[in-house]
Amino acid sequence: MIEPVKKQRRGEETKKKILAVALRLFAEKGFNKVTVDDIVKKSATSKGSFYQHFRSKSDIFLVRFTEVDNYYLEVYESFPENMDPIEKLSIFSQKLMNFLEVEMGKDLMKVIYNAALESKEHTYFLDSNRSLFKITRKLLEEAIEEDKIDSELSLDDVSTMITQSFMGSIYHWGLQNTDRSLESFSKPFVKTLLKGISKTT
Amino acid sequence: MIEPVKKQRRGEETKKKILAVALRLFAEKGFNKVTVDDIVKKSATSKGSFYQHFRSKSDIFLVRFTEVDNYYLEVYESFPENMDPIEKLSIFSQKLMNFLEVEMGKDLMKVIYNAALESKEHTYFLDSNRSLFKITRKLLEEAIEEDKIDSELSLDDVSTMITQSFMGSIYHWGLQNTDRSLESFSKPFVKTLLKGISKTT
DNA sequence: TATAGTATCAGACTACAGTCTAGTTTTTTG
DNA sequence: CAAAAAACTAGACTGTAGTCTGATACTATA
Repeated sequence: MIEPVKKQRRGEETKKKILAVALRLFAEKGFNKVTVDDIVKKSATSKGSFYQHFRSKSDIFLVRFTEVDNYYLEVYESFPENMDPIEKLSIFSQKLMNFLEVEMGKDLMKVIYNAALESKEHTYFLDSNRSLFKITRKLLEEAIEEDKIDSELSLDDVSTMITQSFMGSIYHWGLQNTDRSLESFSKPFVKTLLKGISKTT
Repeated sequence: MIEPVKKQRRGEETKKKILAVALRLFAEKGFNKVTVDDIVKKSATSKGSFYQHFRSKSDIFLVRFTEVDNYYLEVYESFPENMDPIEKLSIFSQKLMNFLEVEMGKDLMKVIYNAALESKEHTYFLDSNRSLFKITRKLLEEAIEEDKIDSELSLDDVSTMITQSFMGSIYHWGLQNTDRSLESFSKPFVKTLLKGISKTT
């Protein structure tokens, strides 16, 4: 055989086809208005293929959520060395929330928050939370090193609080039927929390 | 007719019967393991009756959640006049979280959080949140009156933050597969938030 | 190239929430 | 009290996510 690269499996093509059609349909009609049957019909595949490549209907939607991880890191690495870690945290949160709102959208976020609560196992959400967790911990470690954090609080405590404040803002925003932005929910919240965390001088 | 009271409608009996059986089954096997068919079979009623009296499967489960409202008020009214409103808030949160964990349980809370995110309309959750909202606002108004709150923050801001911190703690706890208590999630969080909210003297 | 093993695929089938319709019982009204 | 209206009930039916089974295509190996 001349071609050295293993011939791509049929499956990869099918998977891509399903994904493309599904994402288009979700964008057009919204997650709940699209059925798996629609997807396999429009992509000329079958249920068998669908569930060969994806664990569930929401799983396929969650694929988009993998982009978040990259974004986390990107933001993290963009900070100048000497920036105040508390400020880094604050900016990090705002960029994050903005990204989730603008790039992901409320519909996706709601599906993700639902799926995470329902599934016993792995979801991209929990994975990426782990990555988010790592970054906030790093930033917090810096802050502790510079003695900026109330010494009554452990790293775990603080890091958990940050996570919770993100979840709280997002969940609350997801409940809302208005156009009020996610950032407007999270900004004062995170700011106040960071103030509470900081060493009182 | 001698009896002055209107004869109770058949329906009331059926409703009670369904409710009793359903709650028992939920307690025995957990919400997701019980089907509506199970419930109507065990209660010797029918789908028609079930949906005549309840809007959905989760709706029936949510009935239990109405107790929360009473508890909110009870706690609120139990505070002595002259207590520091910030302390009231702190105690209120802890009692609330404890109640949700012990009396409602994680399973119910997860269903509620899911249902709220999915439904476009009314749920007991949103209703009772409104009531929770009122109480936290009252407590915050007291605090503002006594000039205990950072004057940069509006009543709305602060009240929203409190709500979000509850939601964040509960959601995060719901995600957890460990036995870690809800109170252990919310306590440091609320404490820190209240510190951030308070006027720095 | 024949054979065995594995990945992929089609679509019938299952499980279950929720809807619909037709019939029954109870209440109201004239 | 009879007729009409309303409340209630049974269970067949629908919609849809997800499972299962048995083909089919591809790959590796001899």
